[in-house]
Amino acid sequence: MLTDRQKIILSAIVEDYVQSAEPVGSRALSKQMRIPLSPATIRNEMSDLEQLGLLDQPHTSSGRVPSQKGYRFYVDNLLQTTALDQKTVVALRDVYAQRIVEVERMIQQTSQILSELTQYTSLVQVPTLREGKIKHVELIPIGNGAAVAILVTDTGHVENRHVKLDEQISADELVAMVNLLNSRLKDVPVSRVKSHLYREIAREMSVALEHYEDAISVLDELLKDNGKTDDKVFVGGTTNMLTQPEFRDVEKARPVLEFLEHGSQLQKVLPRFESGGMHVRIGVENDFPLLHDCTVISATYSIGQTPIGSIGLLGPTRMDYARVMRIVEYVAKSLSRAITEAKGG
Amino acid sequence: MLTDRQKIILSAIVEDYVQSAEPVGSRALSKQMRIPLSPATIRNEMSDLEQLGLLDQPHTSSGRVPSQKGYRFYVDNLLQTTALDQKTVVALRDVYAQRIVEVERMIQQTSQILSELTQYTSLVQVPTLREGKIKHVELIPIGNGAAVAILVTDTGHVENRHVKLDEQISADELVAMVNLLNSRLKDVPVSRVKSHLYREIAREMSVALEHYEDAISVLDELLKDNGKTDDKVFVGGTTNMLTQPEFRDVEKARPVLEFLEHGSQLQKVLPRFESGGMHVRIGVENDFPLLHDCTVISATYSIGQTPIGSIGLLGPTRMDYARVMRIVEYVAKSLSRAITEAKGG
DNA sequence: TGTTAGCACTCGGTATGCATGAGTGCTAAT
DNA sequence: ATTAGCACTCATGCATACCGAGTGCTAACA
Repeated sequence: MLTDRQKIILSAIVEDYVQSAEPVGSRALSKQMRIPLSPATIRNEMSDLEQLGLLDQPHTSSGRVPSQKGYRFYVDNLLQTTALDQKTVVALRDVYAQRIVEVERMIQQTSQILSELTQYTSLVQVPTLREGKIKHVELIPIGNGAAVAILVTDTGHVENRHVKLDEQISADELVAMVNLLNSRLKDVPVSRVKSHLYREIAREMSVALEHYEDAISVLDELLKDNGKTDDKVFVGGTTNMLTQPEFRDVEKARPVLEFLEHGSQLQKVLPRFESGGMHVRIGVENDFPLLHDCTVISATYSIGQTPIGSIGLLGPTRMDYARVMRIVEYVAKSLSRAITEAKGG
Repeated sequence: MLTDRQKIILSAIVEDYVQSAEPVGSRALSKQMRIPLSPATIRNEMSDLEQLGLLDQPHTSSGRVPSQKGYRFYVDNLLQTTALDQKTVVALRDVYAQRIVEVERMIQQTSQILSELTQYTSLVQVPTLREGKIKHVELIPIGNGAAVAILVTDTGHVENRHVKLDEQISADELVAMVNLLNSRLKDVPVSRVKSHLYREIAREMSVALEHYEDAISVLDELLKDNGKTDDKVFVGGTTNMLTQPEFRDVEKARPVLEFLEHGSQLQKVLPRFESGGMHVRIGVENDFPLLHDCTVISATYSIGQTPIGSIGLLGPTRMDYARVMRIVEYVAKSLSRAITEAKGG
């Protein structure tokens, strides 16, 4: 365990370094600090903190820098939450005041405001379809043997997919099929559609329709890879990354930006939302080696009491933890409230 | 007018510089060139070319670099189109072989393959809704006085919008309204919907429906800003920008990347597709001062004979014009063919 | 007259040496 | 336990010198 004085010093170093991005030395610290100590004393303490692995020294005779372990300790034990500045609160209130109905739009706005407020890169997971209940199914032929299949959930999500349509299927059969689908699928949670009802519907179809095989293949296509979309993640403010001194060098920044642009693995950057609550992943705590110099701060948002997604911020490990955690938490709460109001708990 | 020798020299300088990104000197040129000339002679010619404004000299006693005017001359007069390498042709054939039905998906793939092939940033305009004909209109209540309005065009585009629904509108009225809309709007080009049919439908509604005012407001909302989506541009390979030596410096790269990320003005980067054909905008020829060190090479693609959108590539003015123009042209042609086949001329 | 060899000159880039200053660790005094 | 003092380290900035790639110019040459 650390002495109180060590804690104060560690806090001071973290907070100073987060601001300046420069190694902090004993002299500067001794002036700035609430408990006045001579530089020499502070040096001794810093030396101890370094041996504990909480500080790093870029080179002999330079100031100290928090190690990842140091940040971890700071976050776990030293952090004191500051009040949100009024400007931030107002900005957020404005965003969620405008009663948006479309969830995607709300998510997108959230992503934008998060990165704007913090000047980091925001990650906002689009809520999965799984919990939505099917409200309507539609199948619209657009000629050339193609059709658009549309799926609407009670969360207002619209999923559309193009399917091939065998020419032999008549318009009547199509209508019958759509009716069947609607009557059987209405209010069924998307997650259950496939496993639970699939065979049942298929059987009914085989009875009711002549070209049921084609019909089934359509259904198949429609439901196939819903998994593809249900982990979509909105990214905002990727270029904010370039304002951070640690990414001043293009060769440092490029891999991370490429990773963000490619986006296929972004879901895995955020912790699974099922766990709920806030998460802070510092440096090597991230699964991707690419992000071993980055921190991800995330929180889950919910409809009512059930968590449905995560929002998060990505930045260098040298991050303004107090402020960002506060904001992420607050935004998650605001988003939850807005979604809950819009969609009902 | 330039002498033949000057042309050869200018060509050689452009082609060398495009590859190496280093100012090219007389010695290197004299070795590499097809017509063997001594460095001294070349120096004289280069001096002349500089006075003509076709070459720049970064500083006294460094090699020459093509000026923007030099690139322009090269593109207009000296460019000799090389055959596409087999790898490129194969890659493209593979992309368009897979008979994609969704236009958006096709566009997105095009954007990706373009940036992959060229290592520049690709811009692909999504074809406007305007030319599509309405195939189906649907209005699906999702509870809480909200509904999802869906619009399907014969190009397979699905537009969905959330609308508020006055509680007073009954289910029957809703059905009546949707039927009315469908019968009146079917096969009408989206561009005409608003101007031509709006009032007419409104009048019919006022007769047929009790709460026609609410109905109209719904219709209003649905059609409101279709303009919002019809100029969407897909961007691919933004991080490729960072591989270019001219953007090695973050402070150079950031403004451009921010511009690309923000994206609200991307439509204006590409020339209006109505003009058809290929366009090359070099440096200051671009409207945005931000892009005054960049070149945009673009071509239009069509359904049948009518152009419907543009594709383009963005890179530094030091660009491999021959290769890129060839690729853009070829991709535009391939995309046109694919879309035409999928949607019919 | 067009071409080329030769030469002086320019200038960016790299290496070197040196002074500066911020910062440390250690020791001895308080 | 704290701190003043001191020797030491190392990044940074600066002046200097040097090298090499490249030029412009002039004079010689075909």
